[in-house]
Amino acid sequence: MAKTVAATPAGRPVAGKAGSAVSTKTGGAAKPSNRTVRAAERRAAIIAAGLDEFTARGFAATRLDDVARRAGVAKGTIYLHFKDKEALFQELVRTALVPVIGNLMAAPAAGGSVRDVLERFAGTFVREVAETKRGDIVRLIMAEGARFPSLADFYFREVVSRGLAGMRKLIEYGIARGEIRNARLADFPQIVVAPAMVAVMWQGLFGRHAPLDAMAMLKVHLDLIFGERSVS
Amino acid sequence: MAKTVAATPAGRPVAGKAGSAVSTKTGGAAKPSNRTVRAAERRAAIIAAGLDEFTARGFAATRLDDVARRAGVAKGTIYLHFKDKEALFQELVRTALVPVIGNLMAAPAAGGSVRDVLERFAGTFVREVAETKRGDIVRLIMAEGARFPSLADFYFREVVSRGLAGMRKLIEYGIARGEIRNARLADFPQIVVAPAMVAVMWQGLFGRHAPLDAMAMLKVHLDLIFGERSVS
Amino acid sequence: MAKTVAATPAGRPVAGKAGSAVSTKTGGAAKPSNRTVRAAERRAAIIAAGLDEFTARGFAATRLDDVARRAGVAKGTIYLHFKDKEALFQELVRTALVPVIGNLMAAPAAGGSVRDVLERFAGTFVREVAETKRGDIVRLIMAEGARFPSLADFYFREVVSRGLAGMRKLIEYGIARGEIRNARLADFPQIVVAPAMVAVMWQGLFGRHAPLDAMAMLKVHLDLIFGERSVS
Amino acid sequence: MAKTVAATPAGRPVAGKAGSAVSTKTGGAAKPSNRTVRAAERRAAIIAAGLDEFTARGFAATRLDDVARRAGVAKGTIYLHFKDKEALFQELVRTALVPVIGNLMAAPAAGGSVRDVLERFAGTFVREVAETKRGDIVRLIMAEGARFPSLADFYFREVVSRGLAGMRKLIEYGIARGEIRNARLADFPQIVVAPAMVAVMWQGLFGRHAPLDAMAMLKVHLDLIFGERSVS
DNA sequence: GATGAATGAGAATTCATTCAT
DNA sequence: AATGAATGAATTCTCATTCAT
Repeated sequence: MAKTVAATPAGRPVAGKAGSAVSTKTGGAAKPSNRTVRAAERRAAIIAAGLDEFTARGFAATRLDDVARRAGVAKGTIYLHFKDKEALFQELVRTALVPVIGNLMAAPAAGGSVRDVLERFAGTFVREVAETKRGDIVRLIMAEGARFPSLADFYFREVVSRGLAGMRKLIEYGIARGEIRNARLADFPQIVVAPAMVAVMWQGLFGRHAPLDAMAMLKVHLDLIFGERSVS
Repeated sequence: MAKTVAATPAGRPVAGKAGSAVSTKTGGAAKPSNRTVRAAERRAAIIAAGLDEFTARGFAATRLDDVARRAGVAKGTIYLHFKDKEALFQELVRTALVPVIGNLMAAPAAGGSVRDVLERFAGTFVREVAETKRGDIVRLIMAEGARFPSLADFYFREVVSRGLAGMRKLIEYGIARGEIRNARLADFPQIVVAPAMVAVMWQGLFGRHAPLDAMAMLKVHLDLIFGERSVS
Repeated sequence: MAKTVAATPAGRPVAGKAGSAVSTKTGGAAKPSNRTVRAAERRAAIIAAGLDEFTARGFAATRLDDVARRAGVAKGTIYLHFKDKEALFQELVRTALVPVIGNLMAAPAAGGSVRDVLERFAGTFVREVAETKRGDIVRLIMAEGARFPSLADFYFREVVSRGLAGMRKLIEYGIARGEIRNARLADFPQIVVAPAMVAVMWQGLFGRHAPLDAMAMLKVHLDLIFGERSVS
Repeated sequence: MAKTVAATPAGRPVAGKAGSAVSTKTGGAAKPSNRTVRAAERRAAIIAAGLDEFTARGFAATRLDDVARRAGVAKGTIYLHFKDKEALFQELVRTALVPVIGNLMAAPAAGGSVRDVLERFAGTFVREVAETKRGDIVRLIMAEGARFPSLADFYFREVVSRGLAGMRKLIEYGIARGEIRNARLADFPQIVVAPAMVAVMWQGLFGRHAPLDAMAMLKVHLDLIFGERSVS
């Protein structure tokens, strides 16, 4: 699974507290006070730290003490930003989901054949989700969703149902274009996504011992749907 | 204060399900003593109760107090049978996995076309796993596997790798018979299983609000693999 | 920390509960198992310790840690007997009130003139309440009653209204006998009790610096009600 | 006692700062600067808010956060005026006590018979103390006095001993005039005050469920002391 | 073997107090 | 002077584990 350490994924402030342009009373345009900025940074640091901890240990086993330490803030500070552990957890997952949603919506934009779209989509997914920390979020939802119905609902509403709806449209278009033969596939867009989901779970559970070439798998799966490509 | 009850309401059967008289160490042909039988029953009751609790709440959030109450034994009794909470959890999952493995191995036994085998397999899976408590076990492993590497390993070794190996053979046989066109499918037997896995997760997370006709989905998926059936 | 010590304040009978003849599996006569007895003792110790702490610091400022230490039990043990701090507090006060009620009911039993009855009552009150720990309970209720309506209600129901009803009867009897001239006194039995209450509060607040001869005061008050005695 | 007033002394915007140029320390007969006035207002607001909160919840359970909110100032501002929570509490009670003392001293001033003086006094007490927020202060001292010896001392010195001294003089005067027969009453002026104290406690504890006609009670009590009036 | 009372380390949460802005 | 975000000590409550009966 890797954990990826604590690290600062691309300029994340984490325990920042330090530098960030100090400018005390710059006149001019809208200026969130330094304090406001700091507070926002702290909040972000808490969320980032929480994400690491929650994905690593699950909700119940995560200690806010550890989250605070990792975020570089005092325990009490967490409660300045979040009502309690559960509120932190839920806001965290929702926040973390936004980029996933963004990605999902962006990918199909480009034109070309449906197969091309899906292949590009698979590539993006493998690169940006399955092999990164974002995959942890998906796994986290899988793991805790049953215990947090409101979270599962949110995930369903914002990610799953939208994603499947988009996928269905794509499938219908593929059927109309004659790319996809089996018309019933439109009833179960889950089928198209299933191997991707399995890839995510696989990386989390068995990746260490039995790495999986997710991209290759997804291509074979697309061959199943569209028929084999003449040139691989 | 009173505390509720605790007491053992007359041999509560609980989730009985386990093989009752297992006789732990009786040598020879001697029938198990009363004591031994009792002990085995208790152990089984604890395992059954634990399964319910762990699948409902996850490892960390499960209280041994609740497990004991549900099993109709005293809290201390659990420690007579299991070293600690984690040992209970791991043995539990392993025990619960055995019938799943059994089922998996049994299904393909029967002959016929590969498609028939897989269809029968899908039916069994939906009926016996996805829609029953056994699905909870799979979800439990998905949820806690990352926190219990040895469990994930066990699951991989006993279920996943064996299952996939069997599936691969089946695929190869299907390819040899000409039922399956795409030869590369044998490299990724996960693809065949993926929709079934997704179905299990779906039931656990969204089943309540958005039920999924798992069997129908699996059939469409088989159509993808084998080509559509003339008669639906 | 002040206050007395820990130890079992002189064979206090405390929270019965024990006796109740449960007999676990003993044939013959009822004999609470050692364990049951121990548990009851512990419960009693917690109540006694809690009483000391709560009267010394008030509800909010009392630490359960201190109660546990004083009772000679572990923190967790308190929660074996009481749901939470508030439950302990309320049960405690109720338990502590029982002997007060007992005393109140017992005193008037003896015959003689109403004045004699009241004088005896005053003596008992001063000796057994005002100058002992029982006075602390009354003060505790005065102090916390506003924050614990259910407690004030209980106190009103069990002590105040009963006590005043008894007092009223006594007054009416005194009026009938011609001992008491002012018939309206029966409308406000509180008047008879007021100096006793003041004495209790006085001891708690100013007793250290300005001791009050409560008995002498109560006698003067009785003179007011009954007319001065020829012989003091 | 819920939120009630909230005080918010109009000038909520706070930010003061504005009148920057206003000389800070103009010598001579200069009227208090804006700043000084503001500060005094703030201090008063904090005291008023604190009084509400402390009487409603007691010392330990009162949160300075709530006091600040109710006073319309920031939490830190409290520390500009008071060393800490306890200092606020003590100054608060002392401040609140002043009018009570004033009243007490003023009432007996008017002439007439001692009975008239006391009756007028009773009226004032019931109207101005027992039935108003001032009664809360008395109750607060009863409740917290044991935990704040210096407060109890202050209360004793400033209110109780003075009040009782005045009462004693009045009693002696009544004895000299022949209005009061029992000469020993002068030894225990507490007796005269006792029902008034009981009335205050009663309102706080049982007033809601069992209202007490305090004035009527006090009159009956005066009848006890002075003999019944021919005309009621 | 069974029991369940007792333990105490551990975790969440609160809130008086401080201090940079 | 005023603010309010940040702190962290203190407190309540939980629960895995032990052990005398």
